Amino acid sequence: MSSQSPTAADLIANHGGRVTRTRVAVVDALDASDHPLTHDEVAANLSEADVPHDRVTLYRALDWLVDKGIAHRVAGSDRAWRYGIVREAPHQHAHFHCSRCGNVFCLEQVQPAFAIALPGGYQLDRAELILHGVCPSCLLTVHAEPTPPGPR
Amino acid sequence: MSSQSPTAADLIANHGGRVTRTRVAVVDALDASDHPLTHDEVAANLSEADVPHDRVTLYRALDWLVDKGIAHRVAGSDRAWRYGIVREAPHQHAHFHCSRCGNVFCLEQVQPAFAIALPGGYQLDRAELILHGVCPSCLLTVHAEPTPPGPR
DNA sequence: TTCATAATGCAACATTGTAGCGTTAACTGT
DNA sequence: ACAGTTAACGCTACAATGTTGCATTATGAA
Ligand SMILES: [Mn+2]
Ligand SMILES: [Mn+2]
Ligand SMILES: [Zn+2]
Ligand SMILES: [Zn+2]
Repeated sequence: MSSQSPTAADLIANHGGRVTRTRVAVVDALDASDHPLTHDEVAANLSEADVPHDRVTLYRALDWLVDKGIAHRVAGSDRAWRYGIVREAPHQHAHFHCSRCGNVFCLEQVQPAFAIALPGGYQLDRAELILHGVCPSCLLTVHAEPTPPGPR
Repeated sequence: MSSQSPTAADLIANHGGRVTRTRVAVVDALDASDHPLTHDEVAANLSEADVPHDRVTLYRALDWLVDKGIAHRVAGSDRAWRYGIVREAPHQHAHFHCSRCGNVFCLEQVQPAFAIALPGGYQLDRAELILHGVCPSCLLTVHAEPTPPGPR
């Protein structure tokens, strides 16, 4: 779907995977979204595009994409993972959780690259920074509607 | 159980709640632990102390404690909440997730108080900093046992 | 002691995700 | 173009974590 960036099929094939209906549709769905989607949101997306799919297959497709580094996974505060296309080499940035619409946004500008003074004895692998608040689009409607689209 | 700090019963009563068997036992369990516990771990703790309890009541007791600010809740990467006693006024510090034993530790020394440059349009309420790695006690046994106690 | 109701205990249900396993279809090699 | 291999699918069952409804209990107050 993207112009000069590799197609979904190429992305999948280049990682040694078989190009299947569900995988292609998932990559396209994640790529078209400006924020990471839950399994359920991806499923709804596929249904809307009339792509037949199975719940479990969808879980496995998402897992595979994450495993290959094509997508990344962010924990939501509603204990549902969000999946997003990896747009920068090493996916390392903060995430913003909107408490109003429940959406998660990648803040590629905000990198948790500060020196962390660990108490000692701890071996640090990775830092995860999650910002909670209200997203721009919710701020615009915060005075109008009481509970816009999303869950929670 | 603590000496000069308020007893569990007092803590509960002072927040306008009824002092019940389960609530007292939960507060004691959380207070005795050096790290936040899952619902399941608290349940095991109560069982060990021969405190009869119900699964749902336990969930409700934990929710109530969080609501009153007596306990705080940390999201685990295994999508099970961890509950810990609030030991400092406003609970605001980083948490360490051990990828080996699965335990979560409160790092009261590490406060995410850096100025975050948000992309604009976002309204920040709260920053959550989660550090992933191996905890001190796991580091000691990392060469001996393959998979010590905890889950995941 | 009595009373109002907060809190409990139980059963049923919801959500998110996994495991097993027979079947299908995507690629490979000819 | 065809056949064979096997990755991936699709289905059913199951697991883990948490929630909802409602009748019953027992806490704290009068
Ligand atoms: Mn991201
Ligand atoms: Mn903490
Ligand atoms: Zn929002
Ligand atoms: Zn550990």
